[in-house]
Amino acid sequence: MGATKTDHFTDQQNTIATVAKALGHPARVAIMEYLMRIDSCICGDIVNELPLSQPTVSQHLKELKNAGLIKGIIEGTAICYCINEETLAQLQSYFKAMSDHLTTKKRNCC
Amino acid sequence: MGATKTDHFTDQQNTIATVAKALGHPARVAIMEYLMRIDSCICGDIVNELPLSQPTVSQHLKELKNAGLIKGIIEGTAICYCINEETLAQLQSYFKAMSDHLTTKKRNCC
DNA sequence: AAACTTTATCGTAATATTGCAATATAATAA
DNA sequence: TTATTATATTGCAATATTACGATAAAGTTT
Repeated sequence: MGATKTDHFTDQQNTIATVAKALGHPARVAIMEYLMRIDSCICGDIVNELPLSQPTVSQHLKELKNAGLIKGIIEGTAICYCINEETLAQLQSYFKAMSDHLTTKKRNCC
Repeated sequence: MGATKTDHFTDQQNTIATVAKALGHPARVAIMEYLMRIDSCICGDIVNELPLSQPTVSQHLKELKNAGLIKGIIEGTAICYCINEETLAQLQSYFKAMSDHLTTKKRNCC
């Protein structure tokens, strides 16, 4: 096998999994942090920030984009990347709901 | 290749990536949601909850455990699984910090 | 003890991911 | 037009993931 059985799960479960998966690589976490750190979107030097080759970085950017975590707008020769706040907010609220639920309800073991 | 270059990134970046990766599969998201829904840890029927075979579920549980997202305690014949609140709280605060930063700072494009 | 229950591990096949060199594409500059 | 610059795509090798049947391990029950 090797193919994920997405059709057996809910849309939300698949969405969360897709976004989480995109963040499941340190290079992509580093890209997100870099985009957050520079408070401008005029990028184009992401490759220099990472210890990876240009094709590899390009591929990681593509995955973040496919997951909806970043946006990319062509700006002359360069491409202007920035974080998609909506997706991040969605992820944040998902984990907040989970975290809140856990601290509220008192479980009887562990 | 195929091996992730974890040594080039910070510990935090690797940690977040590891936890996110563990949540990067709908079955594992479903497991987390199920553990959250039943407010008890007396589990043992996780396999019946998922459309996957017992060995596959066992493997997914192992990955969640390795990532520190769940805890498992032997309870007679069955095993009692429950969410590791600490890890989830950590993840939640990471995304909250990111989300907060984004809404505070106003970027000049996108 | 033997049978049963529950979960883990092994082995294996199918598929996905990671990484990069080489090359292509596209826009700008000379 | 011909460079130059910036990013994407292709192709490929190495490795990881996903899934499950078969089997093992460990406790419980009869």
